[in-house]
Amino acid sequence: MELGPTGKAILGTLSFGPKTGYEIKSMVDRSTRFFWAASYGQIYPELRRLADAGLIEGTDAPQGGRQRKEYRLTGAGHEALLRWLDSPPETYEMRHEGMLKVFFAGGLEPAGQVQRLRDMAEQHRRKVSALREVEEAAGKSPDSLPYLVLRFGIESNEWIADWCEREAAARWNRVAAPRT
Amino acid sequence: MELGPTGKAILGTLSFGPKTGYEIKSMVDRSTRFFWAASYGQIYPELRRLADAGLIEGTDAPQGGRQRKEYRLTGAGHEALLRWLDSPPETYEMRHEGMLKVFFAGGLEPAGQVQRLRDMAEQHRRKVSALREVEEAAGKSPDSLPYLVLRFGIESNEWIADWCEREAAARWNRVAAPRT
DNA sequence: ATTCTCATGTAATTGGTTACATGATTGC
DNA sequence: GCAATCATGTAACCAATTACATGAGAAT
Repeated sequence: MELGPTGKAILGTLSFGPKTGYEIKSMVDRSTRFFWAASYGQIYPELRRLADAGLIEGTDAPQGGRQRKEYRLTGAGHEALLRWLDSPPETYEMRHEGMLKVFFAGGLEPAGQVQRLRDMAEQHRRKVSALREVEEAAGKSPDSLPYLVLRFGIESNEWIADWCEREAAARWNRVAAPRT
Repeated sequence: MELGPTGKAILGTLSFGPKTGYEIKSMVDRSTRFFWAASYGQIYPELRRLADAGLIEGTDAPQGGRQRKEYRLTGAGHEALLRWLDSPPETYEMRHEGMLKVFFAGGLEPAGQVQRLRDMAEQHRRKVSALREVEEAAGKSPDSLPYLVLRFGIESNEWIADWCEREAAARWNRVAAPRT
């Protein structure tokens, strides 16, 4: 069976233990979201498909009168996860509107061009803050891979923000300042 | 009129001069593709929509018996582009399967975990090579924004590759080597 | 002759978000 | 009593890729 994008995230998340669709969503939001998102509209239908394919198993586990279905990996699901993990990656895509604006910003005045770079810097700084909050809430665990990935998020966004600020300053000096 | 993702790329590309759908595609592939892609299946229908909305204008410009339609910005299109350019960015998304694998790689042996990091490094090194080829073909033009963005692609992918190699080495020393 | 590049377009499918509908439990 | 959180799910819509169908001109 071919694993779709959201299926990969679900199997991976369930490898940390049984979860409901709701819990999967909130775990994804707190961890992989900045490079691999998933919405309810993808998660619930995909849970059903994975269950039909025998990779996960759902059991009713209501709390009080509250409907609740917990899913866990089956043997086949665990194998599928390992097969996927143990192969080189394929997908790497980006949609970065800030960069696109910089690319086409030649029609703006120098101040506007520089502003687009600063916007980008700010956007990435905000991302750093958000990830740092996750870090504080979850605590630092130097050997864990999820923590490694979190650090990647923090450090890469920091690098990008620094880069944008550096280039904004350089551009301001070269292009705008000499005219004024 | 709300500008869709591909519409933004089209208007921007046309701001460098009139182009056919085919030319737009190949320009995007050589420039914004690494952070903003577009396929024929998006471009041609979008060209029609933009023309219907009066933002671009298409004129038949066949070469010999070869069908060919050249589009250029209208006044309204130019304004729409500036309006979009002159506002802070929204979209910033990633789909990074390599990172996702690292995140869930705890079930692999240490050698496998490290290998996933090295895979990522290699993937980003390849991206650097591809972008460097673009750089050589196009030449360096220090003041141009498209060139600035290209440098961003090269330098950021280099940073990521370095990061992955550094972390792969660190992890190998801490986790794997002590055991052997 | 054959392949490559230029050129336009559509159809099928996949992937994804957003908004909606519904309802129970918990904490203030 | 009310808001927040837990919980499941669907429908409408939007975005995008892939593959296909077609054909001319240029280069080898």
